[in-house]
Amino acid sequence: MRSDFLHQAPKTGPGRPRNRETHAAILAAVAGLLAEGGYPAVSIEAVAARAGVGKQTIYRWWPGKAELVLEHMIALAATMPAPDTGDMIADLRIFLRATCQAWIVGGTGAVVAALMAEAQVNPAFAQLFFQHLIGQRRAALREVLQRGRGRGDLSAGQDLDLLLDMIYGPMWYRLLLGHAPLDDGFIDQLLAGLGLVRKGGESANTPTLSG
Amino acid sequence: MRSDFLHQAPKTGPGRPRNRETHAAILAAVAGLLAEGGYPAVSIEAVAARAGVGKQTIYRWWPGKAELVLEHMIALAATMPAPDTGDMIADLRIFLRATCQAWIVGGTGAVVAALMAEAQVNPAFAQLFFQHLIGQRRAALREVLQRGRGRGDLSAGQDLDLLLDMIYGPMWYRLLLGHAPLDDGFIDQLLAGLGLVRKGGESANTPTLSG
Amino acid sequence: MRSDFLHQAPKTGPGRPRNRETHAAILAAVAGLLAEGGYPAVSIEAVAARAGVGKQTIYRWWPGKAELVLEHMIALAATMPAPDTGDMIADLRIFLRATCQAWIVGGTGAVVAALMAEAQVNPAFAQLFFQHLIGQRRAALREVLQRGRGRGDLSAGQDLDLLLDMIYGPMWYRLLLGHAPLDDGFIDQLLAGLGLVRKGGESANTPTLSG
Amino acid sequence: MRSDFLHQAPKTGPGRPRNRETHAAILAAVAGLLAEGGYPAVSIEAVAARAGVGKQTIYRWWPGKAELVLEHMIALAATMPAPDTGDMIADLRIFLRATCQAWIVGGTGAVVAALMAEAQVNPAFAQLFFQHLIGQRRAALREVLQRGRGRGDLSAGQDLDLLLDMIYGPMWYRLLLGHAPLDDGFIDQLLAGLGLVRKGGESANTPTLSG
DNA sequence: GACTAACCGAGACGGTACGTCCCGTCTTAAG
DNA sequence: CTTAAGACGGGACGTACCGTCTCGGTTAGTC
Repeated sequence: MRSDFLHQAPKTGPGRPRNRETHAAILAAVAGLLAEGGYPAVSIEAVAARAGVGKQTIYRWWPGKAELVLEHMIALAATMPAPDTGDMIADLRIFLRATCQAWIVGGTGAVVAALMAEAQVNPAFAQLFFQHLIGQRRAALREVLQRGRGRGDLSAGQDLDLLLDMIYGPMWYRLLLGHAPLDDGFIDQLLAGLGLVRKGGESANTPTLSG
Repeated sequence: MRSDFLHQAPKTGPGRPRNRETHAAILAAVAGLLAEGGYPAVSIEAVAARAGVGKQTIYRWWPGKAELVLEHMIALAATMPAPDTGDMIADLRIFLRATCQAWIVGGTGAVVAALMAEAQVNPAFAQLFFQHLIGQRRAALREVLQRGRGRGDLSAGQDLDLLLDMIYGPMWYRLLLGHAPLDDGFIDQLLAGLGLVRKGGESANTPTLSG
Repeated sequence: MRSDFLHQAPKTGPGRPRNRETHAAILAAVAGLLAEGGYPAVSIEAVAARAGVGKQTIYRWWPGKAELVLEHMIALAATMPAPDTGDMIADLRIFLRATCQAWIVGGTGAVVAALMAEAQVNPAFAQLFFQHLIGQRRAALREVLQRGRGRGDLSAGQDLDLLLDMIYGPMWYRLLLGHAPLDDGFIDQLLAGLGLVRKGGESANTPTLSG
Repeated sequence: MRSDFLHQAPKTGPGRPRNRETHAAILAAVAGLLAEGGYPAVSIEAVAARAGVGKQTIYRWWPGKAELVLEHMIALAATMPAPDTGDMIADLRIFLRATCQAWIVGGTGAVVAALMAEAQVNPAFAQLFFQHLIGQRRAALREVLQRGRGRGDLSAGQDLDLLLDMIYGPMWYRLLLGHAPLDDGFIDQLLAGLGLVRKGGESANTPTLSG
């Protein structure tokens, strides 16, 4: 019944049907609070007050504030386009640069980091977070890689899941630590370090044993 | 005055000197609470009660519960040995496997993840966390790499900071997500993916462009 | 339309007629909840859930939970017989002992006390409570007294309303305080204290000025 | 530790001592809310807000709002003087008239009625209510009667507890029902009905068997 | 040896948010 | 048009911790 972003059947039986406007008002309040004070500014009480809604109405549909924010982030993530230029390397550049842009410029980085934190402590939420947000991003990136493999841009034996970890891993690491930039140069260095460079190109930074 | 793990001068003037046993009791209480209920079980009130200590005594020395836990983790991390076998690849394997062991088997993974979360939201703490815990681990790993570079196991032009990100990144990513194991095989795959294999070895999973 | 125990006209117009079984189910639910947890256990939501009825159905016929409980108590009170032995003192004894029995043994005392409380705060309910429950009991007792006066057991000038207060007052007082028993002996003492003893009897406890 | 009106020792051990002003502010807030909206206007949240106090501070010292109001009423009741004119009948008149005055004119009647209600439902509170408020009033009235008995105004065999019930009972009954006035005339009728009239006086309303 | 300063336990305090209960109103589909 | 179901805005509950603030009572150094 709960967790609206699971697209559960919109109810069919008797009883007053769910008010879609209320639902929208709640998510709008979440968006506003995130914009103003980030994740820590989001509290069920603040959302209820800002949305002009009873707290119970929120608890009826979401288990807690993490899921509330998650639904908002899922909606945002769904707007990110998946590039398909015919060139895997180019697609990767576009895709990953857009991700970093959203994190740093769009300000979503701090929010997903906070959700990641919540997931460490709340197993039920971790399930939803990984499945619906992380999983969605991984699937999108995997599609780019898979398309590349189909065109022969990637060796057939390549373990895609490992590769996903080796791409997203350093990106998340920099997001969380903030010790180094998440800019276009970083993406290029990252891809180069993984050997993902255009045919015939040079990858000076590729780590190799000497000689 | 604050943040005991910064090794501030132990004070000389008049007045009752600091009680070292009290300090130890507080950290012991933190350890106990972490063991029983993880990071969320740690609260200043719970620590004070368990240590038989006034809350003010805690606030006198630490800004909050995150720093309290951080000091405990720093003490743990300090016990991890830095291998030096003369073979960089072997050293890396030993070092990284030990790290994963501590996270997964030792149960510290969830705690550092929670600290990482706290750092997202608390800039003052982030400073300490990155400098004293993350920084210490990065320095240790960098030393292994640097030693390798000195012996010619690594090309001179290699950007060590980038390499650190590309090693620690995927490890942290798996720690936080828990979607795939952090075992010995993963470490080998990771190093292979970065081209960090013994001279003459095969790295079947290295991503390369076809042909 | 409201307050079913007011015997309002049972409706004649078009539309689905009122369901008598629903009405009974609601009162049965009230009775069950009273038995299990007393007055505080009765809530509109609990009654609706237990009766398998919509809350609106309850609100359509009763203004609130107090009236709901009141109707239940009225039904109970209606079963109490009015004695008529030909001897006023005997009638009083029978009547008042039965009242105390219902309160203490029957467990209705706590409920009427709670209704009395509700009446202090809710004037609309007070009106109904006094008229239909208190009033009914007063009328029954007054009839006993009046019959006695008709037979000459009571002086013609006696103020019956005052007498009612002086009989019911101490009884309610003991019910509410619970500091002393509401047993047969108390009834005898009470009547004796009011001079209501059989002709020629002794009333040792009658308070009189000395001499 | 709790229930301040029990005059518990004001704490001796270590720790910040209780703030008397806070205590006074809370009771003042209770008084204000009672004056403005009666017992139903008193809620822990409202008291805390009006007194500028945390809710926990209230719960630290009182179990709930009933005890809070009780303490206020005890303070009020303590101000009622006990008459001692040398004439028991006169004393009774003064005492009981003052009681009714406080109830009706002073507006305390509704409050004590509400407390009586709470006591029906909350045994722990009932204990306190009966002991500290009801008990105090009964003791005061008993003293008047006892003094009278000492002077011979009352027969030695009179059961004082019964007499207290027969005086307070009708008064409370009228307070709670509100069906008849609680005025000076009522007090006179009541005392007359109990045979408590001045030597040589007439008590027309004394119920007696005819003849 | 008295003074002084800081430490320490205990715990009161104002405050924020939690998650729950129930209120009385409303809005639907089914009968 | 009634009914069961149940969503909704709202108010209050009692709890958990937060970080600050007194207290009384140590426990050193310095004068």
